[in-house]
Amino acid sequence: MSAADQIFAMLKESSQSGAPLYLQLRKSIEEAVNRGLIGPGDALPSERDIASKADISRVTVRKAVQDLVKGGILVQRHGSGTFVAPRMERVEQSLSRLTSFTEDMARRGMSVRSVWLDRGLYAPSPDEMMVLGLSSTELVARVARLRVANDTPLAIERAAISASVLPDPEAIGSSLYAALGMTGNRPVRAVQRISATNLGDADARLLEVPPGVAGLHIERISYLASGKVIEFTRSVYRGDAYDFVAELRLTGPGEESRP
Amino acid sequence: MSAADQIFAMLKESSQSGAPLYLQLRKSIEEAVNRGLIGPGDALPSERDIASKADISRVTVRKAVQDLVKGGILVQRHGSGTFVAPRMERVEQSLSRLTSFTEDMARRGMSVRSVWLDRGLYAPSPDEMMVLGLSSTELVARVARLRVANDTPLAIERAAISASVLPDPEAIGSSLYAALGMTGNRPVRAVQRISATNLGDADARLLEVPPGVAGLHIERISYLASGKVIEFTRSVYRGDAYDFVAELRLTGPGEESRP
DNA sequence: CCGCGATAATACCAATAAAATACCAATAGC
DNA sequence: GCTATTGGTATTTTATTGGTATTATCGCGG
Repeated sequence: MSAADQIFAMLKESSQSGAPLYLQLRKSIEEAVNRGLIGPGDALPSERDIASKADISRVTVRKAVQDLVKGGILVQRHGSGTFVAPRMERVEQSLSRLTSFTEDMARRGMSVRSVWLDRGLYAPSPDEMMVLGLSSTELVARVARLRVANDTPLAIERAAISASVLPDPEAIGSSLYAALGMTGNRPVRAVQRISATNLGDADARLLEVPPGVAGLHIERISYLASGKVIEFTRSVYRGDAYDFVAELRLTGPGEESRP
Repeated sequence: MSAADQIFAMLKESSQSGAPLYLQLRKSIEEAVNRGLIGPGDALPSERDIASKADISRVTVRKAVQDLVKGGILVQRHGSGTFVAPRMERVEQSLSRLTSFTEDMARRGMSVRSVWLDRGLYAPSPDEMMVLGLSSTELVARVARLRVANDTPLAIERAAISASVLPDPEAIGSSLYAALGMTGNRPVRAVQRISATNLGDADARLLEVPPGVAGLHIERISYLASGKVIEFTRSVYRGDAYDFVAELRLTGPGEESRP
């Protein structure tokens, strides 16, 4: 059943309510978008299609669609069609600029230092093999450090890099990215996932909070220009002490060539 | 049976679907590559061959092929032919398409719906007065809803809007932003803060998890083009069920170290 | 009663995309 | 080099899409 059909089904269901036709239709479309039956970038059936299938005049359809265009949830292109507008959530991803830890701390006038927890070569875990594309005979370099601001521990950062790229973890200075860049392996893109977890005993002790307290769990995968995965980092932040700030911006209709 | 013939077979099968010819053809070629019928480095039949065998114009064939070239799946060499791109180039393509939460849910066939928890006018809290710039004699419209995916509660969303902008919260359809936009108060920018908290009793009960479990706490302030604050939303997501995904672009050499 | 707005229908205009035709330019093979 | 074959491009036609002006109808209040 196509998304378009679902709209019509919804329309018929909500029918005979006495309300103006264009309001019924507007609500049906609105819900279809809201439930994700038709996602951002997807095309609506043409005004004429909707009109004939719903057996109402095209101008009435148009009135409903126009309202939603004014409301910003639909976008129309003359000669082309009507499309679902990009959502806030969608724009978040592409345009968000997460302020970095050090930037943020510096702005607050806090001193930042790191304490090494671990630097060495290990046999890779299944996770690491998957993400970094390693075989079980290769080694992985693990780098773990505790981030401390104003003598308060704020985060634990654990990075995994293929040993072929970083054969000597001990040689890293203060910046992992500088070390990678010097061997010509500078990441140009990264994908981050943020979730929340209750801190385990070990991590809680390091961050000097009681076990079970909420923490931000962040996984980041960095890519080279070639598309190869270069680094895999898992960090845990104290939820009470750190805020991630993101600025979002809404833009015009995006280019979606592929359904 | 040659690889080329398989494409044509696939094309005929998928025919009469009403979709534009070049889309049908593009899909057929894409599938042939994905199934490995034609591997990296292999040559496609010439545009003219495809055109005559499929009995469509060469320009239409070209349109389909061009799209795949832009997508990095095919490579063309003038005077030589069209070839399937080496795999490395294609990895990035698939990875650069991040799926948002709602998109993800929709793709997995999950239904996303909302349950209203509250819609009404109230005397503003100190927080709300500060952020929205209200005086103590003005009212604030509060809109709260529970977001549910596949009968699993995922988030609680509480929005506060000045009553002068949204005098009748009951009249909101399924989308708050559409309601705001239709009155000419469409937000164009937003700032978000993400942190982690342990869920309180009330929120935990709504989200159907034990109290004290970690949750993502997101505060968002939306601005009009004029710079005026239009909306203030506080949301709590189940930490175990929601991932906030962000793509970062790392630019310029010698960037500062990141969190 | 009349006027006015909201609702809805009809008919026509304008922009765009889809597809076809004809011709140009680079490459491979001899 | 020449030539057949390949991709590259410009131009045009047609169908489909949204955009708009005009008119008819209903309901309600002056």
